[in-house]
Amino acid sequence: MANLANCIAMMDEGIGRVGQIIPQLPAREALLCRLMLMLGHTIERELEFNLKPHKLNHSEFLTLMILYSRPEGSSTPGELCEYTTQGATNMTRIANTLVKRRLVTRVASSKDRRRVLIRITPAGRRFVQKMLPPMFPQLGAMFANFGDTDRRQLDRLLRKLAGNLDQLSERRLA
Amino acid sequence: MANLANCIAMMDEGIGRVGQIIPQLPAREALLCRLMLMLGHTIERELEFNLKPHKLNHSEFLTLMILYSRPEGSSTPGELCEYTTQGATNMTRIANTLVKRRLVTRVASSKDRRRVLIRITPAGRRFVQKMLPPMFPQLGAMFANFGDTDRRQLDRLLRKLAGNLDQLSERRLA
DNA sequence: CTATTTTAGTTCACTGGTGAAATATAAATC
DNA sequence: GATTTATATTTCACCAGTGAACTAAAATAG
Repeated sequence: MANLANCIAMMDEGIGRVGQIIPQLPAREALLCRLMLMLGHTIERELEFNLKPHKLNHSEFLTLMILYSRPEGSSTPGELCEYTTQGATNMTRIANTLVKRRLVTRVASSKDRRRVLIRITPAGRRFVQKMLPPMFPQLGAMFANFGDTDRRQLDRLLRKLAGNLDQLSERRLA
Repeated sequence: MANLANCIAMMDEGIGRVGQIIPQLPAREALLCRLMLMLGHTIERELEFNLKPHKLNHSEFLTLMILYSRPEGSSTPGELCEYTTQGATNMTRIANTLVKRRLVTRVASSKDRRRVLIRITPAGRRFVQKMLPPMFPQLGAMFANFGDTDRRQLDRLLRKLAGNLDQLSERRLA
């Protein structure tokens, strides 16, 4: 039940009907926007499902992966907040739980003692290397029937959309 | 700070480096997947920002919109759960708050007394009609530089991806 | 230099969302 | 017709994420 196909069909109809009542509605845009939200939501669920056996949630995983991907293997809470789009409050908790599991360490920076350095441990690296590969097949399946052109197109369109969203938020702050 | 462009640049590099350490990584797919997650997250934030003045959150808004889009203006908690991909628990709370604001009513079904009928009120309809139009310009701006072909392509690719995700979750249940 | 402002991080209180158990009704089976 | 099974919703206890206030250290201005 409740597969995406059904949800999308229902949404198509729903937006159609709303457009009848409120003709100024930009129906095509609303549809694309809702599709993005719906798929984002679903992918997040799928990911969290894969993370559950490892007792990680999405933001903890993302934080750990950023550290793993760094040549130095370290970062600060502030920087991690930016790249994970998390609040500082939450990053404190994420760091707490990762530290408790010995996947990262947290030490005060000696140069700027306001700052804290979060660094992935060797155990953290091993953990990532072990948990990552089993997720590859699913990742592949997500885009199984996407040809090279499809992939390039989707990549291009998503980056274009990202540009527009950046403009939107800049305009909002100005 | 922390605009999407920077996040994406950082992600491109990060996935590149992880791919060097773990060559089996399907880098292109991982990138598309993360792009979807990132954009979904950003769009959700943008939406919630627009909803805040009306004291609604995303799931309350979505629930109300589904009711609004129905010819009968009504549904049941179970059905709303399916289409909003929310748990039943949360739908109870959503209904509670919408009822408290007199935007919907909640009455026991006479046919099947386990069921509950949730129906949008005239005030709820007026509320939607008033709050919706101010969001149209932003919605337009999101896809401002998307030509007709771009829109069609994005629509097609997202629906294709949805099909794959449905297969994935079906396979998981089987 | 010292006083003020800015920056980095944490703590606290709250909102939003979830899984497991409870409740109530309907449908199926014996 | 009684009993089991399935379905719909709610309640409860907990996890995840946020805004506001707080603490400490740098940077800057007077």
